[in-house]
Amino acid sequence: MNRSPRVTAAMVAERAGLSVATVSLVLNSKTDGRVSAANIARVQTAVAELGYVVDQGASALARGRSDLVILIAPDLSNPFFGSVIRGIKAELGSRFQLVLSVTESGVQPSAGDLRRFAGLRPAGLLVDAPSDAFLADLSGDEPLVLLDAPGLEESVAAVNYDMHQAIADLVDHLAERGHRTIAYLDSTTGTTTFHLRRRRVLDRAATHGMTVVTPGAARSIIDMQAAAYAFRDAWPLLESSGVTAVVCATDTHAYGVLEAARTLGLAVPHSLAVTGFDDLPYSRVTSPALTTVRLPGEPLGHAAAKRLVRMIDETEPAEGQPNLVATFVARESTGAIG
Amino acid sequence: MNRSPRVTAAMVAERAGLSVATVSLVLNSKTDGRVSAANIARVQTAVAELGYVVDQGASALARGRSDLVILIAPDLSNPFFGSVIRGIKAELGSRFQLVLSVTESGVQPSAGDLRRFAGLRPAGLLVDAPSDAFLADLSGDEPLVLLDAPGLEESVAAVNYDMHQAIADLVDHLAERGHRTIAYLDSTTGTTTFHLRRRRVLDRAATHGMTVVTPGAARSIIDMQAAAYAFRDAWPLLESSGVTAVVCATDTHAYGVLEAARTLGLAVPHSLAVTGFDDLPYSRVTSPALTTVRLPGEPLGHAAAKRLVRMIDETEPAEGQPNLVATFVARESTGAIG
DNA sequence: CTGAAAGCGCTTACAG
DNA sequence: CTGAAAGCGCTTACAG
Repeated sequence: MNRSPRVTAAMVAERAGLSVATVSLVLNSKTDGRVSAANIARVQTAVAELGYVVDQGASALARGRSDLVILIAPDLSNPFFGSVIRGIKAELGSRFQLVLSVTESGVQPSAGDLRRFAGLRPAGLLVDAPSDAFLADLSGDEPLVLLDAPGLEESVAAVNYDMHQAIADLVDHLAERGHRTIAYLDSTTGTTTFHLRRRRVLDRAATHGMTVVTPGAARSIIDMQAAAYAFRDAWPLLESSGVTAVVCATDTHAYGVLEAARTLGLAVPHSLAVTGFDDLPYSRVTSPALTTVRLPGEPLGHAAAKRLVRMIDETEPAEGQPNLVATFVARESTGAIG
Repeated sequence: MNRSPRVTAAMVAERAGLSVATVSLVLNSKTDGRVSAANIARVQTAVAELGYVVDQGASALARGRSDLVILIAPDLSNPFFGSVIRGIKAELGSRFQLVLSVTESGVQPSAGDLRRFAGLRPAGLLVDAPSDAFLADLSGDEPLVLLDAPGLEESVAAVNYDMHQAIADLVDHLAERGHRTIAYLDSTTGTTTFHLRRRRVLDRAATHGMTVVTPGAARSIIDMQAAAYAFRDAWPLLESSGVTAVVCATDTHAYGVLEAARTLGLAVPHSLAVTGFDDLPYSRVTSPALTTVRLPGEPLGHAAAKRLVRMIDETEPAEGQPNLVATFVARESTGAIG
């Protein structure tokens, strides 16, 4: 609007003919039996007229905590987070301000980033798919909820997916279609959720007597291009091992495989079946449409935020809620009808 | 780590046997000719030993500004922003902390969100593809740079794309392939960049004597599902008008059209050609691969952040840099060789 | 119901 | 080169 001096609570107070204490009370809705209706209105008018905005830094300083909730995720521009964030925001409402920490795809924030966030005195932290190392860095004492961090539920509050059945369905589906030797394209994020996905696929494949090839080269960050390169480089080995299907740690990895397969002249699904995890919207329009495990993002965000708010309010009950259920989705990339 | 009382600069000072003033100087690298080498080391040791983190709120309060740079975009989970953000971070370095404002896909932040951000006393604001209404709400006096906001360069610093040639190429490409009647699927974001895209397409089509059908129904937010519905609903009208190609405002819209076309039993590109804008990585693996206009994200982020930092430092030269060039990319969705 | 005042943890002239 | 002190703009007991 203008370069006029910043408007402060003192200016609002003066205009309303009241004290800054009263202004603060009104702005924080702590007026019950403490501020008269007439004065509440007076403050509100002055606030509107002056376009007053409370200084978050000063507020956090006085209060000891800001109203920031920080979401840390290794892959924020993954559209999966669109839904997660929607769930979080719906739950957080206007009481907290959601802010995202940004890192390269598939890279965990550095300890330096974390210090900085700690300096913001956040009301709470939401961390998606953390690695063990990352969690060790996370030394703050603010309320913390992990998303999709299986295996860490004992030490930290977490909201996870139950992927047991979905992964069994996925592997069974491949077995039924005659695949005897499959590859697993892993994510390099070092995240427990990826350890679990891989573990479960291997275990289920074993029950069918299938061979799972997992060469060191067959892994990448969560990025199409990187996954495409990783797959292309690993393909000679995979091919000579007799691999006829690739299970990928995420849909994004699978897209990379689809692209590489095209380059290599491999027909999907006839020469190679491909599957992912996530069920991003794009998976319905890839060539061919992608068989995957659907991880519902919005409920995850919802549940995590709800749990976090409870912790902030210290009304957290003893146990958390049950895991969210992942589901298997068969499409053309494994020869299913699209 | 522990629930011990927060460590403050005073504690660091005590441990180092120095004053808080000196501690502050060291932490802000303002030691030149002001702090002895020995004392710098002393402070650094104490900081490390105590795990001290400066309180951003207090710092911002004392300084009048935080070191937060806020990126506001209507569609953050669009993978396009992965690259934009990479460019921004590279340019911002460790001096500023990048933070993202989150909104629903295609929805501009509310005035309320903005007030809250203003309360954070950001060092600067980066706003992607704003609507006019949104800009009017943006009343703060902090340095501001717009990304992809054609037509607003006169009043506000902006970094834009030059899409002139790319759009001409796109329309010419359709004309060469015999399309005489095409549809335009717009975004409802109310953003100047979308006005421009549409305008340019219409103008170029006119030079070929092509008809462009733009029914009110043929628009949606930047979301596959929403675009699919919008297209499906508009199709009867488009079909009866003789439309053989759809130009979409974004790749995401185009994916929705691909999905709807599949549902409607329309073969792409034989019965319907489809194009987008962005050239997201997914566009290489859609069915069929998508003809589009490539908007390079990383350079955009780079240029915008660079400009913002100059403004913050008040070293901004009179003129901005030239626009970034968008390029046309022909693929199978318009019958080009993929 | 209301306000004066202390205190949150920094940064920055300022005096030495 | 160093430190004491003012001040940033809030919130919250506390006294009335």
